[in-house]
Amino acid sequence: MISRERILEAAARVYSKHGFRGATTRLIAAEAGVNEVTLFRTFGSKGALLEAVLEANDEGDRVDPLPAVPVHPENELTEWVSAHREGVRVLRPMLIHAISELDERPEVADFACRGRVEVHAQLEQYVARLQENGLVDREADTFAAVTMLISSVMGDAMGRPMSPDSFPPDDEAARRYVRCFLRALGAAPAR
Amino acid sequence: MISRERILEAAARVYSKHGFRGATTRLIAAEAGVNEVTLFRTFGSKGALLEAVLEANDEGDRVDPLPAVPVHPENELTEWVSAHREGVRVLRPMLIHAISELDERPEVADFACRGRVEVHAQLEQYVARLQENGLVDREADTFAAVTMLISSVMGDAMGRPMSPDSFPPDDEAARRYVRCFLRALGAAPAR
DNA sequence: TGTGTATGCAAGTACCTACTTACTTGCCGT
DNA sequence: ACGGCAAGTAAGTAGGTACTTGCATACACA
Repeated sequence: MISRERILEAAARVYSKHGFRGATTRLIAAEAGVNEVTLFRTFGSKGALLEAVLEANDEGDRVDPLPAVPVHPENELTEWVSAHREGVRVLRPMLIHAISELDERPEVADFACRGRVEVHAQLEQYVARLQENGLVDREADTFAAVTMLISSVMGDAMGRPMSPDSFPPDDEAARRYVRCFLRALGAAPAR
Repeated sequence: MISRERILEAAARVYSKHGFRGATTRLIAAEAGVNEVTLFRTFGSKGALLEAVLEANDEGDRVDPLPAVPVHPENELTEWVSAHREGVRVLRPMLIHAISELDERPEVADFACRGRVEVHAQLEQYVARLQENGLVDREADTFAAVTMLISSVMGDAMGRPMSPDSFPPDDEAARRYVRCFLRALGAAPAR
């Protein structure tokens, strides 16, 4: 039963490179070093295999949540943003193909969306806690700011490989996004 | 020679829906109401046709530039952001497929990147003008802020169809992004 | 009236696709 | 030594793909 794992990993690689249509069963079997027939015996069909792949990679974006009680927002957010950006970065090829195939394979919608809405919710709650502690300007548009920070994280992870000059240097980006974010919130500077 | 246009438009629609592999010459010919052979006689090959499609849609993102001398930044930026978001929105399906096929069809890289870098440059110059006029806080990280606003515009156009709840209402989004952006810059409120 | 030029139509080529069937091989526990 | 089971092998099915060829048709212009 070791074949199952090898096929799943190979299929993930091939799917990430070529998308569903391009990920032929022959390619996957060859990449796994396994006979093509084994693939069908194990998963039944190409569609079922790819569903299994997405499910196996679904939990790949888990990241330490933001602290329940904010102590040093800039540092806490910077670490959290870095981690999520890295998470999106490794899922990027699979995400891109999943999104581009949404029309033809609606069963991947979940995989494509869940990441964003979960992350958005986490950040929103954290900002609410900041707000309770009086660390956020009353006039600030927290929802829009949260949306912008999430879009920045996703946009960085997705767009940097294509046009690196549109982004701050890789090692500074997270902190600089967070600082802009906190300024937009009118957050008091760290103590 | 009217066929050429009809084929180009049909190919754009089919490619937007199904991507390169899914955009079969039969589908395109049928959508154009044209014989499949005409397609090959006119463009030579499927690859050449799709290149022509991307070239034809390359200039689709042109938008009125930001004013040379800023008068009312919030309004000017809001209008500009709205226009660009709309531009990305109509190109979205084609962009997504182009990006997902970058590995296999590197000739689309240009189409996939140009939009972002041009828009980024436009906004950067405008912010520089704001800065010259003393409308921006000296400590502000203008580059990161620009990156974030662009990411927000792209992220909105690309992500809203998938998870609408992660974004402000459609008719408010542009202005709210811009306000956060200006706050991040420490820009003086509009006169 | 004739002549090019764009298009349609029917058929065919060579190849790739997911998936199946029937049979063989090799290993593992008893 | 033997039975069971995962895996390999070879071959085939039915259909789709880009692309070609040969021929018929219709309209445009001279």
